Amino acid sequence: MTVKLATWNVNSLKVRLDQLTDWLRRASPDVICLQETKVEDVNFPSAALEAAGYRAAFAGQKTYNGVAILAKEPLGEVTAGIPGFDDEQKRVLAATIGDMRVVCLYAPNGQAVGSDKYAYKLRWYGALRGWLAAELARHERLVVLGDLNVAPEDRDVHDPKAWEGQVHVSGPEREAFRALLGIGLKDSFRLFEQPEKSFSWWDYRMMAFRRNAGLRIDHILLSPGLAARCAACAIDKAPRKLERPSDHAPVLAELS
DNA sequence: ATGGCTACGATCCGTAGA
Repeated sequence: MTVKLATWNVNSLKVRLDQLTDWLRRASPDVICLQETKVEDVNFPSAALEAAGYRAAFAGQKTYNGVAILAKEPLGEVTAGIPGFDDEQKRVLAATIGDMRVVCLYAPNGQAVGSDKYAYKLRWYGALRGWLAAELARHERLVVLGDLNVAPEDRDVHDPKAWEGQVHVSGPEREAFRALLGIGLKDSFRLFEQPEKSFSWWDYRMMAFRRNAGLRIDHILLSPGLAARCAACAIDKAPRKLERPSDHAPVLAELS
């Protein structure tokens, strides 16, 4: 019995709802984490997603941020935010689905190295690491999915020289990402041979997608027990080719 | 060339994303 896990920054759930339900029908993930839903909870499209076969937990706000977890099975123990880390921004949502603990993340962008938003990004990562270490101790089967807004290595960057030291690839950001691996999480994408120049985000401008000028910043991290069961991980570029796409592509992992 | 797209909520531009 296989379990399919996915993450997709949809950049407005309202705009992408039809693309999402089409993709759910085609890819049929058991669990999918969404970021940048940009919708208040009162306006969350529960009925349309239920018609597509998915239950949902969500934590949203107007205009910015917003996360949701969709699953074919019931979601329990839903919690929003990082305990002890005061934050108005809706970036973190967790739920128990079957025997798995699922954490959906939308990491801060960071804007520019040295900015207030960059400092907030690193503070957020510090709190995240402490919380996830505790979650790992509590849950043998833990999966962390989301837009982490860090390209962990140079091979995750289309032009490492041009991006050197920039936000998303700077040393402190990469250390923050590596710290998540340091507590025992595995980057499912790197458990397998992958095509060269695999990315999950491409700028809307400058024909970046056509030039494959992208970054790999959307990730699926697995606890050791789940990593041992991981049979595949891939980025699905198909939705990025549609009219009016999200700038991110979905990432999909399969557990045996 | 410091722009270039896109979404949003405000108006007919500013903010933010990455």
